[in-house]
Amino acid sequence: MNDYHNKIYLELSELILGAVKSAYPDVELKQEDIVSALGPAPNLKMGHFAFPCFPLAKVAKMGPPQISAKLLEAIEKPEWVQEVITQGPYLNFFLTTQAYGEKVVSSIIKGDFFTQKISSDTRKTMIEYSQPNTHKELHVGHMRNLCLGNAIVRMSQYAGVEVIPSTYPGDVGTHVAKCLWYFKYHNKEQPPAENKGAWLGRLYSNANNLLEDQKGTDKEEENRKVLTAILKELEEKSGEYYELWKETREWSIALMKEAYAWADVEFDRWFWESEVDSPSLELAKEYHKKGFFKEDDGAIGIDLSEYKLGFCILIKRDGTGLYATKDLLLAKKKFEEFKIKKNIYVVDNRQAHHFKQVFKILELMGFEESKDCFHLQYDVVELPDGAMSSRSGNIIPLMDLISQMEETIKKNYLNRYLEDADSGWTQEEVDKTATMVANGAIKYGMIRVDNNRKIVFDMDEWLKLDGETGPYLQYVHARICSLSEKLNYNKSDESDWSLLKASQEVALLQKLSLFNSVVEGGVEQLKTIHLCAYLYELGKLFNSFYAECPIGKADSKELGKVRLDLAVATGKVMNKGLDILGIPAPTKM
RNA sequence: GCAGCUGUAGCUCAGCUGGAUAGAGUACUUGACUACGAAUCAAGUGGUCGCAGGUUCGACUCCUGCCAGCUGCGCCA
Repeated sequence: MNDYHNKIYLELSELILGAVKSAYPDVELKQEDIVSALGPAPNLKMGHFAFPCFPLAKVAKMGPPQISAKLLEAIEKPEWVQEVITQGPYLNFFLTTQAYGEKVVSSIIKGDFFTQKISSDTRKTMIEYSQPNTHKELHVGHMRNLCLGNAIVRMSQYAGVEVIPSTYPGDVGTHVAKCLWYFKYHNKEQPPAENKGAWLGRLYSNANNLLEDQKGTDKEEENRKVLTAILKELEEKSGEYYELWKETREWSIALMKEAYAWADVEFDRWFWESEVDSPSLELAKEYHKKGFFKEDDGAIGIDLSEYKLGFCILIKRDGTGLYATKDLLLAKKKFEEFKIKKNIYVVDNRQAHHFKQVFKILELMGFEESKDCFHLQYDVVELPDGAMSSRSGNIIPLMDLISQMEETIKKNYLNRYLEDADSGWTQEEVDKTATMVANGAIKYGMIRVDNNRKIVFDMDEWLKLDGETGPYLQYVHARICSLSEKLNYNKSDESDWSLLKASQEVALLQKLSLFNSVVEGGVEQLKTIHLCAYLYELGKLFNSFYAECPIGKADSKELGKVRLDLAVATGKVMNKGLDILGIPAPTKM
């Protein structure tokens, strides 16, 4: 408990614990419970932090307002607490700005604020995210998974969790055969010199449309035969189509790597579907021999109806495996290859049933790790006119969104710096900054809404960059960077924090103190929205402070100095917060 | 039919394990740049929290039943 990441909560809980012990000697209350009950008061007039007395009511056999009054009498107020009051059932604390300065701001500026251990559960965890298919095009729908997974990985790492990020691209299956079929028999274009992956993805879409058109005609039977032949060659790993697969697969992988570079993500392990395909079938056969599975209507699988999960097929009538078959082997591989204790899958919510089945089968197969497997689900991204589908081609390619956003940012904001010779901006800087801002806008947009809420993607809306957006946060960061540069900030040991008195200053101090607590909650719940909201509120408080409290032209030099400290600390928290959400923080924009 | 998710201001969304007067953004109406960066700030208008019951000192939050939308549910991935 002594190394708890929120020093203010830690010390307040000690105070309260002391008061409880003296007022109610018979009541047993743990310090951890006090810490988790503590929270910010609704507004700063009512208090900075509040302790609700409801949980004590039952054991103390008194009404919560009486309890808070009695605790107030018993509490020994130290110097760093300005005032303690009761508000009905709540015990509210006001802190001195001196206390915030010493316990929070200087710790942020020194940096040890960010090296606290935050998560209580730091066991080795694999987080699998991004499962794109080769031979299909990447679009904005894939970005939700990528941005969410990346943010969860970074947040967890910051919190002290040992994380192994992994990805699982689908490089085999009928979609590949369809794409190659079209490539061989119907495509008349030469593959472009660049962006072959996106071009290949469009072929897949064409293939689907053509196959759809030829359904019911005499071509249908012929097409099916060819597709089967292609799949067979791929399975046997030889022949013309296998060679074509090897070549075109690389084009798609190049596209994936481009997207990953853009998102600034790295994976410790790439699991390929082609790598688990045939071993997974062997695994299923092995367990079938043991009598673990049963045959039904020619297929082999397992009856999970006693768990209300239906029947899960693992070997089809034609002897091949399915998605679930592969996921069983993949999980086994993860457990054995990496000795992981927790296993998180970031996959959209349409797979919820699938993962319930897979986890249950793993449990029945005797893998204890199954209880620490978790499907982190999220709802999909749709277009205003319906679901995105790379099958039909109704998509917005990732690169289109990026380039449109960068253009808009340059046109509306950055290009004006080029016209002003005094600004010192170069074209190269403008381009680089536009990339960072567009990146921030897209990522923040993808992770600011709750996981299980659908996102309807409207390009025009996304191009508007007012209000609660990534660029708002980046702007705060950039503002602080230029402020500290212009005022020649250098950290000093002596600061008279008590000079900070304005409500905007107190609000900012209080908010800063809560950063690690917010991250803790996010990692526990595997959600990004709270940190997003926190950073936005922090930004708003800073901008308000900035507008109301002069720094360079403060009433006294001393006041200006502590205000600059406060600004710099805010910049550091913003920088770290953006970093663990995977959002770049430009120093000017 | 069964299961899961969603329903809060005109629109997009918060509201943490039930707790202090339902909050933001956007849109709309005002005001603030010869200024440490206006991608900003300050203020205002706007809500029977899908409906109906129940549990509780207290329900947007928990339970039950409806209504609406979305997504799954044996040989796709």
